[in-house]
Amino acid sequence: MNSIDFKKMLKERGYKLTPQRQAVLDIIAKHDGEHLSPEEIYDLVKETQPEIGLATVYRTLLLLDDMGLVYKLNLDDGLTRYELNNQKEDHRHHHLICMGCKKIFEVQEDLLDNLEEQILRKNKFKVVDHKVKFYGYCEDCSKE
Amino acid sequence: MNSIDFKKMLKERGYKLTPQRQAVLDIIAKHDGEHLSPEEIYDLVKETQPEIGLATVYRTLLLLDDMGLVYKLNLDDGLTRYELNNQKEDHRHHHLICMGCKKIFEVQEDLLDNLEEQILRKNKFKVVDHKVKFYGYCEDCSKE
DNA sequence: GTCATTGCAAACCATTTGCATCCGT
DNA sequence: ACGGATGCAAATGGTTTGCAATGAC
Repeated sequence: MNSIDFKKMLKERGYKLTPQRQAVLDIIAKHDGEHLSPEEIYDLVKETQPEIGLATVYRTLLLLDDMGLVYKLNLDDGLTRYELNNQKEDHRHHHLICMGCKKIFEVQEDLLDNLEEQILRKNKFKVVDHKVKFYGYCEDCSKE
Repeated sequence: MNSIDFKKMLKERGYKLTPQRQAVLDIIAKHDGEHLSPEEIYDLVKETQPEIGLATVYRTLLLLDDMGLVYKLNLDDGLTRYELNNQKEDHRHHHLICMGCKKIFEVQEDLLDNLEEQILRKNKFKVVDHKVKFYGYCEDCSKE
């Protein structure tokens, strides 16, 4: 996402492009594949924008989530975490949480289409998104 | 779950059966199908145990979750919610969150077995549980 | 009697909010 | 210049914790 598109998207919604908003988005984009907490994002943004406030980070994350640029995660560690909402993926990827070492893995497959069709047929409920977490044991932790 | 079994399960883990613990479990069992918050459970338990403290409710919920008697939910309303972990179901049911009216619906189907097998094969990750939420629009809200 | 459990109040901590100032447009 | 955005500090609110008293076994 370059600044031009971002600015346009913001403008459509009546928002302004500020250095703080750009910086937060940049950091999340730069750390694609990671799951950053607001505090971590704050610390990273401060490296280039030392004067930014934590509240602004929170407000920006809310905005980015609303705009669908960012995806909010709850990985059961007591913090909210965010990752870039990568438009290139056909479907959302899922997270595997290892109950042994607590590491997070990702699965690119998203085979919930059948299930979502069934839900539409049987429950007359039109699914537009889902959040899925799998709990279990990774290869290393399975061996013990 | 009757008191005898509950007491036995607690004993196995070195815990004692107290009236507070029994009361919390009873309330959750009595409200099977609902999604109660700690505060709501506290209020309901207080009807029969007026002296109970909220901290005890929290501690008991942690315990019941550990023991697998209760299932912790996050339905995106800012509160943690709990429901009875019904042993009678073959699989866990899933929740549908209507983005229109915010109502919660349930699907009994749990067709994630294929997916979990694939995850085991491709990622060598042994799934033992999952949490799934579907977001969309219920029948009424789809009409608009 | 012993040791886990409880109730209370205080502490915690992530997140939100009020408000004066600042700044993008 | 206008109105949205920011930074700061204070407030919020769910959850956890310390501790003395209580109660299950």
